[in-house]
Amino acid sequence: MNTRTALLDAAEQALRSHGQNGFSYQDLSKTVGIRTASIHYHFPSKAGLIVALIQRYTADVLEALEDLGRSGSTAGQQLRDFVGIYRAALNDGRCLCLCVALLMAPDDVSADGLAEIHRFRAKELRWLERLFAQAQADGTIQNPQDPSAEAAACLALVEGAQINARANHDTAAFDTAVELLLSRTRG
Amino acid sequence: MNTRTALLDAAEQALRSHGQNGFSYQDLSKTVGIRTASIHYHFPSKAGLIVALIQRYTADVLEALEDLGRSGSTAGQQLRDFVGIYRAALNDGRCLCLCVALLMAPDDVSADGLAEIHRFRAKELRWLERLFAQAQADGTIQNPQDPSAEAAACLALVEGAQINARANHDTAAFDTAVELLLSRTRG
DNA sequence: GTCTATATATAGATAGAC
DNA sequence: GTCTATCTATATATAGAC
Repeated sequence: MNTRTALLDAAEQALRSHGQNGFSYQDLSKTVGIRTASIHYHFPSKAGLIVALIQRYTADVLEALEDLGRSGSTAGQQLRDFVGIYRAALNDGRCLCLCVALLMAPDDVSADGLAEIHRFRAKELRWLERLFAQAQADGTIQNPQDPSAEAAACLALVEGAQINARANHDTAAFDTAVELLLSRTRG
Repeated sequence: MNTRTALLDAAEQALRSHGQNGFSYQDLSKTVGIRTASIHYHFPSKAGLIVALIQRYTADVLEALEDLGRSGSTAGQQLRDFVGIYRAALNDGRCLCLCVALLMAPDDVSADGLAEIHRFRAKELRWLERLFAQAQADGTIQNPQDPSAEAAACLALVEGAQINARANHDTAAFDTAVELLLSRTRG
């Protein structure tokens, strides 16, 4: 196992659980098994580590969404899959989406990091808009409204649902919050 | 002006902007104009300060909701007012609801503080359930579903909308996210 | 690449003078 | 109630040996 990858994995888990200011090189040191000075060899600054983390995470999520878009599934099925991605990210109510976790303290994120996050969220919104436009055509989401309003509401809902779930360390709170949205899907 | 109140005000603003770990007694010292040792006279520990903050904040919000409930307004109007409270709390896209800001790092909140937050959120959900039950009777919210599912979705949505707004330091992002919900209100 | 040792900054908190 | 002075812990980060 690559040390750099192990560090990124440990940092991602810690950041999504405790926020950017909620973990230190000391914590990573214990998890990965090397001294803090050695971590600085791989990632000279914590800000740089976090930018690397954002790049890896957003690339993975965007690839998953592109795969979904190419799957040929109905809009309703893609919406269920999209919600499922955010549900799985919860990790039994302990974690948030990396970008949401970072946006809890936006002033502590480097300018580079923030720019990456904004690019990611803009792409995510465009993906959702395309989804709700498809829904107007295939009819697999009940009572479809303006795609851009639907997309913004959908993203805010799943992010709020994550916060609710982690507040109780309970995935069920997530399910309750998205129940209404999912009940609109047909086929 | 009471020093204790000035400290609470400064701490609330700082916490809602930067999170629990994003402000220090040093910061409060600069804002209020007394030394950090003097702050410890009013609030011996930071954890105690935060519990006091939660108590003041949740009491204020719950009182506002009770006033709304007694106002005799339609369910649609009360929902618009409810969303308006979360919108006003944004403070031009710089702040979150205190409890949401704290739930970003739940492990750093004292057991007392967490208990207060959970009590508050449970009451808020009950208030919303009552609202959506009223909507089924007075018909001022379109297409009403199960009140408890509506309540959970509504709370998650406004909280997610706050995060979206602060990500861009822009209240418009909040408005976009809640547009669909508000468009369901009639009269 | 990883280590020990260390530098530097800042955090929350306490003692005791005024 | 507020101050100066200080304690202790922890943070990010660097220098230089191995």
